[in-house]
Amino acid sequence: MGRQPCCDKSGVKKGPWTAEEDKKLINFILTNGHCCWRAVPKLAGLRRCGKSCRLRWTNYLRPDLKRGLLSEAEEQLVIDLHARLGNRWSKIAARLPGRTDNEIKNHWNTHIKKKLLKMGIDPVTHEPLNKPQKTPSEHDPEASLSSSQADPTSESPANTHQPNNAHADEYNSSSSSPSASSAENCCSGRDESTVLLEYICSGGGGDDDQSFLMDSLWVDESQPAGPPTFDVSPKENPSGGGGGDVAGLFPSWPDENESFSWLLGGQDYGIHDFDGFDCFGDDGTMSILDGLDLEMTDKIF
DNA sequence: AATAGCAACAACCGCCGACCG
DNA sequence: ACGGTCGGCGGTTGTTGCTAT
Repeated sequence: MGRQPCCDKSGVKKGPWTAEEDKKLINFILTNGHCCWRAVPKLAGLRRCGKSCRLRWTNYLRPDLKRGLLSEAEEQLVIDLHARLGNRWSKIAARLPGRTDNEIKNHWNTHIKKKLLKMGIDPVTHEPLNKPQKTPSEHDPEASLSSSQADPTSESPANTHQPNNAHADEYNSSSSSPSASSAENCCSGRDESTVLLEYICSGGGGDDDQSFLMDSLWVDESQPAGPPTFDVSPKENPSGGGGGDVAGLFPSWPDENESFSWLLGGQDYGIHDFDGFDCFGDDGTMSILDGLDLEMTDKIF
């Protein structure tokens, strides 16, 4: 009856991922790519649902993820985007390099929502709370979005700092996806988003800076604003026995010390899981992982 | 020191749309 | 045109860690 379950529930493990499982998934995807997620757990030797593997990869294991709390600027951007898009977390996430929809959604629910309420702003409508209540349909972010699309000049609190209405169409037609992968996108995306990200992280604040930030995100849709991407398509196994240069599969970070910090990336293993590997700088990034290969990842985990 | 309550976040679930045969 | 499969999305729940009592 109805839909076929995404996987055979029997014998499928649920709950938090272990370091061992992560290792298997990373190794598998880096060496084989993910032809189809349903097949991944079987081929990778995981007792997990394919969907669960995809989620784990896209939300936590992807090398291009940025971890840690959202900066003020990022948070402001999320608020602004939410005012336009509503709960379209994936669309919002596409505008924040290295952030996932799940992460932003969680941050919204736990931090930003409260912050806005505290400021007397309705997190749904983005209007002052003391305003007369509107009907549910008027609260519909979808409706507000489409109305602003239909009439880019329409004034609403949500649009008060829209940087340039001329970008609305680009914005709406944006198809940039964190998972889109091509070598070209990888590099260009990296350059654009990194400059922006570095700006954000450098603490660029103030209204002018904020508008700069927004402008930066709106312009030049031909250069996807999404996170740096990487090619996880199946690679020929160079040696037939592993040991390929996995680092080559990753975006080319300018600072190689930075390259594998994602492995730390806020994972729950705890620092104790890395006992014996005195390879972290003061900033918590790994420093001895040059030329990381699969054998090395075995050691890491 | 114990524990209850809360906050934060990771993960799951079900639905939907795109795609393909 | 239709049905099946798959990936993606958003909402919700479960778990863990922290803080207050």
